[in-house]
Amino acid sequence: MRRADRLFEIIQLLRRRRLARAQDLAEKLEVSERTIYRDIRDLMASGVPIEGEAGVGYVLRGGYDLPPIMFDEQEIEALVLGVRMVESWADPELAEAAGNIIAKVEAVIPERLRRHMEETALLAPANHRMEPIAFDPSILRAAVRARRKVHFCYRDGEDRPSERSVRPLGLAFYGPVWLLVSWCELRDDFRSFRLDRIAALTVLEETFRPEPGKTIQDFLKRTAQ
Amino acid sequence: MRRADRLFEIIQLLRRRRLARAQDLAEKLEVSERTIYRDIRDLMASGVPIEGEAGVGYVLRGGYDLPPIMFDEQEIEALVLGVRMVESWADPELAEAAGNIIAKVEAVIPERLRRHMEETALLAPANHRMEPIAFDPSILRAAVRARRKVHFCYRDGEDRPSERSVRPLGLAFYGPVWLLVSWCELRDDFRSFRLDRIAALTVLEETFRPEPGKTIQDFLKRTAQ
DNA sequence: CTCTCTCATGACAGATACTGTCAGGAGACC
DNA sequence: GGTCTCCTGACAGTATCTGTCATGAGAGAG
Repeated sequence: MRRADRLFEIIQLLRRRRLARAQDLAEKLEVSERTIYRDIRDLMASGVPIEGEAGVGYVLRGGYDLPPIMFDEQEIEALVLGVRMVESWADPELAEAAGNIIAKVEAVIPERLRRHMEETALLAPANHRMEPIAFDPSILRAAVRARRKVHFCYRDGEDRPSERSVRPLGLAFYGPVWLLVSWCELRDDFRSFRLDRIAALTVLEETFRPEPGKTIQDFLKRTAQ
Repeated sequence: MRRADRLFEIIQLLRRRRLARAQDLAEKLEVSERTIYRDIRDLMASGVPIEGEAGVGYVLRGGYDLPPIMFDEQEIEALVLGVRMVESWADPELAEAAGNIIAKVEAVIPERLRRHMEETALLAPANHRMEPIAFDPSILRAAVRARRKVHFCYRDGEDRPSERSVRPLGLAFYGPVWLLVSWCELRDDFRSFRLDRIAALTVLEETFRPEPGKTIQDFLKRTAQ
C-alpha cells in the first residue's frame, strides 16, 4: 500500500508548500529522486495539474478540485493543541474564536475522530505566568488589520519611559511575552515592543499603506537571516 | 500505476453508487474478487470510511471528503495563530500535522478567506528560548495514546536524581516548558515532570487501564479547584 | 559562454508486492 | 437449512516497483 499512499502524500505536500523540488519530496517520503519523477509522471497522467520547471521545482496549479481527504488523528491532535494554546495565551476575543473552531470542525468530522478530539491529552493550561498587559490586545489586532497607526507610552528594559507613534504590523508570541512588531517612522526602521510594557495605547485616525521594505514580510525576511 | 489508480477508482465507484458488492467492483475493474477484498482492506487501513456487511455489500460512509467549512475572519486568525504556535513549540511530527491543517483548510474555504489566511499578522517565531528536551516528545505522545507505562531518570528542581515508572496521562504546555502529567503508582498520586529534566526515557511493554480517580480528567478536576 | 540547478528519460537487475486460485469461516436474512 | 456476501489464509508465479548509473535539456546567473 506504500505507493498509493505516497501519491496522495505528494499532492498534499504540494498543496502545503508552494514549491517543492524532487529532492525535497524524495527526502520527505524516503525514496529516491528517480521514484519521485516516476510518481509525478503518473500523477500528471492521471490528470493532476502539477507543473514542473527545470531549475525551479514543482508547483500544483490551481483549480485542482480533488477535495482533501479528512483530517487524520495526528492533525486532530495538532488542531486541538493549537486551539488550547490560543485559548490560554491570546486575548479573550481570539480565545473565543478558537473555541468556535473546535465546534465547527466537530460538526463536520466523523464520529471516530470526534471522540479522538475529546480525548486529546495535550493541554495548555491557563494558569501560567504571563506578564499582565495593561490594555486589550484585540484593539491592537484591529489596528493591524485596519492599518491604523497607534500611539503609546513605552518603558524599555531599563525602565526609561518614551512615547511612540508607529505602524503596527503584527503581533508575535514569544513564549512568556507578546511583542508588537512595528515600523517606526521616526527611526525609519522596524521596532518591536513588549505588550506588557506598553501603556496608554490609542489607535490614531491616521492610516498607512503597505510600502515595500516596510511590511511584516520584509521584517520576517530580515530576521530570518 | 495500476493498483494506485484502482484504489482511487474504488472510492469513486462507491461515491457514485450507494451500494456495491465485491463482485461488481471486480468486474468493473477487471480483477479478481480476492484482489478487491485486499484493496478494500488497505483503503480501510488508510482511514477511508468504507462499511462492509456480509450479505449486503460495501457502502462509503460520510466523512471521507472534508466538506467546505465556513470560518469568519476572527476564526481564521485564531486558526493560523494556533497552527503557528504548534509549529514553533511542539515536536516536529505535530508541527508537520499542524502545517497540513492549513493546507487542507485552505483547499476548502472560499477565496476571500484564503487571502485572509495568508495575511494573518499573528506570529509565533521559532527562535524562542525553550529548554532543550533530550528525547523525541512524539514517543511520549505515542505512549500516552497507547496507554503504555514509561520509565525515565529525573532530576528535580534541586538537581536530585531519581528513577521513575509512571502512567503517562498527558502533556501540558506551560509557556517555556512542557510537563508530563502522570499517575505515579509508587506514590499513589498524580505527578508532573518537566520534559527538559527527563533523561533515558523508555516506553515499557506494560500497559494500563484508565481507572476512576487516576485519569487526566481527574487530574484536571483537582487542579481546577 | 560557462556553470549550476533541476526536471526528465532510459536501461537494468534485484527486491518487493501484487495477483489469482483454492479452501474455508462467519454473519445476515429468508 | 440454504443463499448471499464479506473476510481470511496459504502459496506460487509474475508483474511491478525501486535504486543506481548515465545522459539530455531547459532556465537563470554571472
